[in-house]
Amino acid sequence: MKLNTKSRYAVMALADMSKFPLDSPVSLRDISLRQSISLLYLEQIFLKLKKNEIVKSVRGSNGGYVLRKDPKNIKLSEIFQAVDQKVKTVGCKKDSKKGCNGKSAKCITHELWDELDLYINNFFENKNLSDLLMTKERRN
Amino acid sequence: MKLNTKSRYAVMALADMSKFPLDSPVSLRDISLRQSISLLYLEQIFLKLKKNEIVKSVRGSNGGYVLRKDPKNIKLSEIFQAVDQKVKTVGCKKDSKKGCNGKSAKCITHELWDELDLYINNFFENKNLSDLLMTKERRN
DNA sequence: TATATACCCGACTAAAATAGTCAAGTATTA
DNA sequence: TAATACTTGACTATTTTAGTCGGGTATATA
Ligand code: FES
Ligand code: FES
Repeated sequence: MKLNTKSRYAVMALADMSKFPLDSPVSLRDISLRQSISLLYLEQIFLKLKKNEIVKSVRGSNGGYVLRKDPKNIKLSEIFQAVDQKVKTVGCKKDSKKGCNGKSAKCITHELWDELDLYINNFFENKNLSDLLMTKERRN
Repeated sequence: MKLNTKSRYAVMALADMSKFPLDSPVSLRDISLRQSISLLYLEQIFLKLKKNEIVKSVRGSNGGYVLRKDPKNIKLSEIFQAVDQKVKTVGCKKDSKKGCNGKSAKCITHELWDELDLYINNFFENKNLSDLLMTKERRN
């Protein structure tokens, strides 16, 4: 049950962006420095965030990325989906007739994992970027 | 966000056992056949379940494994712990002063993942083996 | 008591996933 | 025109996963 770094960094980077004026572009170089994330890796991540319309890019000098929505309207579930972090705790196909072990029927635990997936997705559905900032501010 | 097969099979196998009289030993061979799980792999898994006192073993002919408790008193969290499936979505140490990125402080998202871990653990704390059987029976 | 059954245990390995890096761009602004 | 910063696909080392293998030991029953 681990999160991959891609989704972790995606949330981290977007949370970082949220702390700055939302209309002026933030460069990946700055995020990289502030959050200690490889610039080259960030580029890869932001390409996906851009394709999924979470950010838009501003090229050229003084360019960077800009959030397309207010942080409180960006749910973590969107971010995860954008970077292909699926909450799918088992590999068996939803519609396939075959179960996880190659047998014909769904296995004895199938419903349990379905329920778990829903449960976890629910967490990400109910969290947005600004939630993140608030908990941080409360402490500082 | 995937579950490893070890924990998945562990739950599967124990659920299988729960369907039979709780005092007579169930052999891994039978579980292997019924649930289509490699026997050799099951042995590895049950060694851990035994060490963690979830099952006890009965050696020799007609031997097998026996649940040490009533299925409704075996929480999924115990099973997961036994097979080292930790719900620890990020790698940063709880007590360490260093954050996930090698910096000195906890990162901007640390609290979020802590909360997620608690949330998921809660699911496993509140599910036991007999819950699993019931949902299955309702359908058949 | 022989034999089959079934647990015991450490070591090993192929394959897949992860976490990046690299090279070679293009667009924009100062 | 120089510098900044996004764009894109391919490549790779490392780690993790999902098992297998070999050689045991204990017990029941024929
Ligand atoms: S059939 Fe879906 S988890 Fe086993
Ligand atoms: S410091 Fe713990 S997740 Fe980053």
